[in-house]
Amino acid sequence: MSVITVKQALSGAPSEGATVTVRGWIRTRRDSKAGLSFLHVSDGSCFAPVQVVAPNTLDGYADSVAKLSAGCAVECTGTLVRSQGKGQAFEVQAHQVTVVGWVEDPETYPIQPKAHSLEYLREVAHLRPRTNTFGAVSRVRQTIAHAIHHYFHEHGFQWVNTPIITASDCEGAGQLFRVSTLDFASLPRTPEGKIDFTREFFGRETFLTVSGQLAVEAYCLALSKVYTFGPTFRAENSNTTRHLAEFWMVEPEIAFANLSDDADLAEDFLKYVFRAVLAERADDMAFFVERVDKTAIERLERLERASFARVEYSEAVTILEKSGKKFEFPVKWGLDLQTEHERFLTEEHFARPVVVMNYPAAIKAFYMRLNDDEQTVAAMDVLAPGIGEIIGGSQREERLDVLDRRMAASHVDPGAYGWYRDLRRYGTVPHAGFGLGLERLVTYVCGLANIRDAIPYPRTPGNAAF
RNA sequence: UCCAGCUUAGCUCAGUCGGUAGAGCAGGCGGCUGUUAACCGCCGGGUCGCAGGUUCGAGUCCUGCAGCUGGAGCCA
Repeated sequence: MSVITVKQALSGAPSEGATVTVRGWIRTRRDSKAGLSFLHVSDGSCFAPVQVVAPNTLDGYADSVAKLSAGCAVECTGTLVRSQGKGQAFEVQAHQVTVVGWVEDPETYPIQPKAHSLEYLREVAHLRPRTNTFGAVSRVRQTIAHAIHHYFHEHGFQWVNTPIITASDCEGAGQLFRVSTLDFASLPRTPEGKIDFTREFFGRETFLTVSGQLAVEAYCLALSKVYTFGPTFRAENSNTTRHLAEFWMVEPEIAFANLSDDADLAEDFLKYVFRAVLAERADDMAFFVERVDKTAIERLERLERASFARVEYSEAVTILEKSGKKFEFPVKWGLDLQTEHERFLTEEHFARPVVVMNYPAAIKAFYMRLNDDEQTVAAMDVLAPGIGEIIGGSQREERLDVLDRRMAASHVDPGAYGWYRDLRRYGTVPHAGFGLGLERLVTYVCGLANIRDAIPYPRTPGNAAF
């Protein structure tokens, strides 16, 4: 007897006629008067469940198999045989079915063999991985995460684990979550009556990171090709289909590189991930096409082939001005592109992913490299049809004098960034990188409408249940 | 945070002009069948989000609140 996965069973492994054990959770049970019950058992190893055929002559059939309902945990031992029915190549002819865990009250089990709304399933986040949709999303997410690590490993990048807790109070844009061990009921005070943060655990104010970029730049200027991949936190009061308060971000950083190299990396990297999903998760992607988004597969195939459009910010503004489209928000050089503008560019004008490059300096962060025109910085956004900004990146300002000017203009305290300035004092080189939200990528690949369905337990304003 | 919409059975929804509640699925029982989110019959299942108001009478109209969803801003 060998314990095998549902995936193995469906492919006939280890061999036809072998005695095998499969373990998993019941999706459906159908009884036949021929003296059989058909159990669909799922274990997450692939999209499809395996069919276990249980004859009513099994020991204890009436008290076990005959009472199984959706969600029950079972261990089934039997012979792996070619299926007599349609719909699967192999099935398990059971000798023994052991109920490992019953469903207490089948009538109120939240996951039924039917279409549930995604909104409802968010309310039962602990049970939604048992559905087709969330099983598929989980496997695609795993494939994407693995492909990300694999891509970087293959290309000589080192994964750098930058800290989750940070002391810098303005790592970039974004509201921060405070990390504190102080007793809120009686806060320590300084003689001036202010909160005495020296009494904090770390002896200073600390927060959850909004980006590992600044920290990873230091490793970039030693190891040449690096990336971070970890949780990131933004305390923004954003209530949209594409924002989370806690999400996973990938941030590669490359030395001796400019913005064009950065865009090349972003495009090559995304295409690699798309290829991996198409190759490894055909079953799950076919389900998304059927139930979630008809174009899920063809979109990935198209993106994997097409070259991304590249356009200067200034040129993008001209395109928008000449488009004849009526936009709700004004289009003018110096203003940031709005969602509607980005959608027009990527969905209508170019009809493929677009990299918009070299934005006005005034609307971008202090660490982005000032171009020779002194008006723009070497920043880029990768826009994708249907989801908008999927990647944001830039070449970093490697010249100390220019960085200091930019920090002053942005009212950033240079004293808090001594170590960051050091990188420009000791062997500085041009370098660049970008940030990619993992959940945005998962949302996009699966064709989901809401980012809250791309992460197991979504954290959004007012919601940290589970 | 701003704007809009939604909230009826375990789930998905219907509910007309204001007259005291319906279907499908799920569950239970029975029938039928190597079945494929099976099919057929019967049965149980409701504080119509909460609090007020109008009315002889409110699921339905009005006000407030809450939750959810969508759009916007911010961004990955």
